[in-house]
Amino acid sequence: MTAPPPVPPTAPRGRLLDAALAVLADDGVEGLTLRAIARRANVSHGAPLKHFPHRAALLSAVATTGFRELTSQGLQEVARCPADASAAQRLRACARAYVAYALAHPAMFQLMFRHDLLDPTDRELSRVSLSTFDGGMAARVREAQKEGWRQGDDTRLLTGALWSGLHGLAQLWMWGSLPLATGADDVDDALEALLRALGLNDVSPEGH
Amino acid sequence: MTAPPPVPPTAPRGRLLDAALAVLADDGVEGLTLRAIARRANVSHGAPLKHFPHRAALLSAVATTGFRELTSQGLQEVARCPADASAAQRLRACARAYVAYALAHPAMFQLMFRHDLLDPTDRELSRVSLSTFDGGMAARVREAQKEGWRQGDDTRLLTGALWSGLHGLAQLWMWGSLPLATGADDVDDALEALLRALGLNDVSPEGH
DNA sequence: TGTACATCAGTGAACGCGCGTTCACTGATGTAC
DNA sequence: TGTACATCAGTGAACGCGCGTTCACTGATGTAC
Repeated sequence: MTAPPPVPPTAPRGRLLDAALAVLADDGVEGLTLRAIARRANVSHGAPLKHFPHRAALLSAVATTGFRELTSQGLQEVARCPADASAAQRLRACARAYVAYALAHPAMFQLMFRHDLLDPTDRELSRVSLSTFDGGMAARVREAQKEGWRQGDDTRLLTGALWSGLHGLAQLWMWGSLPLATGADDVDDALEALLRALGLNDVSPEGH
Repeated sequence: MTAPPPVPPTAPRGRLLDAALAVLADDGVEGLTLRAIARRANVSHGAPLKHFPHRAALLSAVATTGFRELTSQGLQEVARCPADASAAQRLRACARAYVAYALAHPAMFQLMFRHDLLDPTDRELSRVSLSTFDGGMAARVREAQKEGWRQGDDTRLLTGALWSGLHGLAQLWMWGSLPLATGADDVDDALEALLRALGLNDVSPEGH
């Protein structure tokens, strides 16, 4: 019931977003200026403002892309689980995908949570970032709970706890704090420790 | 055995740091420019560079203060526990202090982890930030383990898992993502959910 | 007690930079009649 | 088929800004002899 996209995929707006993604990957959040994006897109430096009212709007569109990728990467990893995988195993796959995405796209991950750079009135960004939480993660938590993991706990709060752990893990790992502090040289070790601490490896594969 | 401070506490360096703390609290990380700090300290805008070789050095000194405050607030909260408190209760107090500090000093907390703004060669900053981890937190985790909490788990990895959870919780709460996603309107609810998920409320007060 | 020098803390002008944004304007394309 | 107008995408010059940093210089304080 939503309006179909009235513009072709190679519309200038899309080309600007592609350019922004390239700049972000190459030069990080600090390099993501309107002028750098315009240079990358081979247009004059004023051109981006014909398609986005201000810088924050463009960066918000980029961040929206990030949340979409993050969600879909989570869903893909879950779908890749064997058919007889337990709900806990699926949740673990989703959790791993979250961290993997952050480490694979560190600059994007930073941007996605740099609220000072984003447009707080961007409805689409709010919608998509929220759906990463309760579309991608909360549903899997609920399934794992049906299977016996922390049954009785409030699902949303439990999802928030897991999300916090994954988010902090990704951030601290990227910053080098965790490798330094824990002595771990592989992020999977740290992630396994987190999931184990949450009791997420103790659930037997066969249901309740 | 370390050299005693050779400068009085009201030395210009200290006055600049105080000014920086005030600017940070008022205007956030983005407002923390050398010129703003100089204005706050009532000196000319070039003066700070007489005491810090560059901006990153000054911001690193500010962040170092933050880590010191964070550690000492954690220790204080632990010390405030009743004498017969269990190790798990002490750890919970430490955890609560971590989150409380972040929420009480959001701009400082952001700065402390904005590695792009800090001086990576600042030894004191590295030292103090690391000691927040393994002085403040790991010791308490180890005690709780002796009492039965997740006995046998690697202490440093377990501490890292807890730290990740607290860090992510603080960040996501400050950004408004967690209240929105979980529906919680009090950060203590989210924190309790995290500690419970980590099994940190199930340890009986009387030892092993 | 006096002299010479060094260090400390700070001044204020200047440099050069990249930034977001504005503005008047240009062609090209689309649409109405 | 032709005409008039509107919209779209982009140009390029310009504005004004605050920034980090440099530089030559100034007093005041400290130290050596």
